[in-house]
Amino acid sequence: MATISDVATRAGVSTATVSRALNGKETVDPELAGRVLAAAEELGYRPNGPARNLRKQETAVLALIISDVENPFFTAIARGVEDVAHEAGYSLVLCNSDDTPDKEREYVDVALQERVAGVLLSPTGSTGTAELLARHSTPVVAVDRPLPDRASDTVLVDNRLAAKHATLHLAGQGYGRIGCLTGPSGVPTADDRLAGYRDGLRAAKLPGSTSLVRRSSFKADGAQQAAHALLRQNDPPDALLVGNSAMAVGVLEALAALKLKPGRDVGVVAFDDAPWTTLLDPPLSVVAQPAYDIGALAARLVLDRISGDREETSTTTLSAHLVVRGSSSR
Amino acid sequence: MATISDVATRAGVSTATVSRALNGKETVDPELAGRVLAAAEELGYRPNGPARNLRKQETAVLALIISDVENPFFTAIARGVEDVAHEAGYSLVLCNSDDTPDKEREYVDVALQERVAGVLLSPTGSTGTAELLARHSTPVVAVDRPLPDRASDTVLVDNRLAAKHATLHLAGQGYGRIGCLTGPSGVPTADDRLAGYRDGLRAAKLPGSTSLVRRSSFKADGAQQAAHALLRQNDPPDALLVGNSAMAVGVLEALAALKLKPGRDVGVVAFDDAPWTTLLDPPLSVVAQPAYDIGALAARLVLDRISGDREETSTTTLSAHLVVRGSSSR
DNA sequence: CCAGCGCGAGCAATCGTTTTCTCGGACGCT
DNA sequence: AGCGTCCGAGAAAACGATTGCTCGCGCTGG
Repeated sequence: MATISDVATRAGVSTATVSRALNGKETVDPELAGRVLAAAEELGYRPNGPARNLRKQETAVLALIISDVENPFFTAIARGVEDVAHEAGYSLVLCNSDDTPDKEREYVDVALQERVAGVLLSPTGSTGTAELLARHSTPVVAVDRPLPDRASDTVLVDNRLAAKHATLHLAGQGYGRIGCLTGPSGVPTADDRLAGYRDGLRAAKLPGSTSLVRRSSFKADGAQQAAHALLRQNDPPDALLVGNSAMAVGVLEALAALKLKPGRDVGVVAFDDAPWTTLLDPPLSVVAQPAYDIGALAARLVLDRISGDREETSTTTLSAHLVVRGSSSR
Repeated sequence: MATISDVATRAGVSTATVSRALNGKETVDPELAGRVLAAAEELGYRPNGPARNLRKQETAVLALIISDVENPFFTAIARGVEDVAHEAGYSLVLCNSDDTPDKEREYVDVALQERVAGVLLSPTGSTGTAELLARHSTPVVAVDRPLPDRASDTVLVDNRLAAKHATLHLAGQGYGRIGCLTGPSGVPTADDRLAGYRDGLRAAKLPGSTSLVRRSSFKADGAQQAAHALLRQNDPPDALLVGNSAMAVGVLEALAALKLKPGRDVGVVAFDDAPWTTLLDPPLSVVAQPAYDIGALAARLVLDRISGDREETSTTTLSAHLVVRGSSSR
């Protein structure tokens, strides 16, 4: 593959001039620049990225470490990040941590090795990785969940408030025993949604009970089992606040299996809007999160920090909004 | 950030020895190796990726260029690729081409610049990019769609056959005017599905008609309009073969708006299985594609080619299978 | 007319690794 | 004991770009 000195030879100039010409520096004679451009074109020259990165001590690459791209919420974030990154001439490397600290740690390690310009991280909650990044002074933005020590820019959704609103809404619709199905303990989003749910119960003057709360993975099958158990117990809930859209699938399957109809028999509100929620009968009420915007904003933050524009760390909390549909009213 | 010579100094050896020790070469005294490891640990040393890549003239990075990660089919592919890549110690850079030749071209350019080890490409169909990659002899695997000149490894789904089966199935259920909603002309998957549909009509001895076929983008809203038009015309179809799951959402919305019930009034089969299809009433019949496997296989192919294990180009066609549910029987 | 200045281009250093080559020492064999 | 061999470690040369510094040339102003 052609190198810069091949181009230099062919254009009859030095490599320094080739470099300057191709990088659009003003200090090069237009005629020479023309020769250089032509030579580069003829040879199909592409500058060697690693060499350039080594010399410039910087790369135009961001790392995005999320739990799973197959989760539509994270997919939308990824898309938002990628759009902004690409716009700014950056590339994006994708990492699925599966919410395991080990994989997260591993990916942070390669990000560090490759000297990526910045990291967008949806942290598992393990403390080591944040410290690792700080030690190498790589810009980080926490996405969807805060870093344990809170020492970074952060883009969050107000899960707690949204969960409270959703719970109040269910209460307002006349559901008196509202249950909650959320994600694993320790995952901040899961805990926040649970806390918001409790806020809502309190505000609605409804009694809470641990028997109305279940945790499972943020997946369909775990949620299905949990919902099944919840609904078959004595004094079952008459409404459910569900942690995300994958879990909603499981919950709705459980309801169907028990011949319970959403809305009429059991009120349902789930986190995450999805295109298919309107197709159901009744359509599913949801808490819509601005996932794409989260990604886009996070990318902008990390780019700003890379260019050194900002100093103090910021925390931005975007709000989710409740979309009321048929599954939460009788 | 600590460099290899910092480690060398601290361990009291040369950089060559540090390099050998850290890369697990046999020819280094265990005692020295121990000192090196300790020094590296104490300094929090991470080898400089760009420098190493420059010297070794290779990177452990794959590029995945697809039309859109927000499309669940491609999301699953991405996940398959990432899992296999990560397993092999490779990173993945994600590129959304939006099916535009310009963006595709642009991403191929950065892939070339960064000297990625291999490219996984779901081609838009423009001829320039394949040639570009060939010229720089970067391994490529075409995913989901063939490259125009067919000169690369390719992993496909037998869309045509699957579409034929689906059409025959609808015919067998007694639908006599089967329509087809597929993607833009020129996109091979869209064209193949249309061809398979025609095969199916022929095999079922049903008359075809251009008035039964519509094309739209592979998105929900385009499909909704197309479906609406199709169903409001004279002699509307009594069944529809739909190009992917996003389009299915649009189609089902159109049906609902027209008060037509899937299955009973209009038979529906859509490409792409999705977790929510079973929640509908009636549940949606689909053609399930092994998306994750496509990605995983493609990644393995490109890794093999990188390591030089294989010579001749191969084309693998995976088969999709029809999942019959309520929306295609009355 | 000459000194000085500015501008444009080339020389060469540099980024941090890996790897080839070389060299010295130790060991074994005769 | 002397010579050859082998092994392990260091010196130094890459890899391919960017960039500070220098140098030559032409022009301008004193």
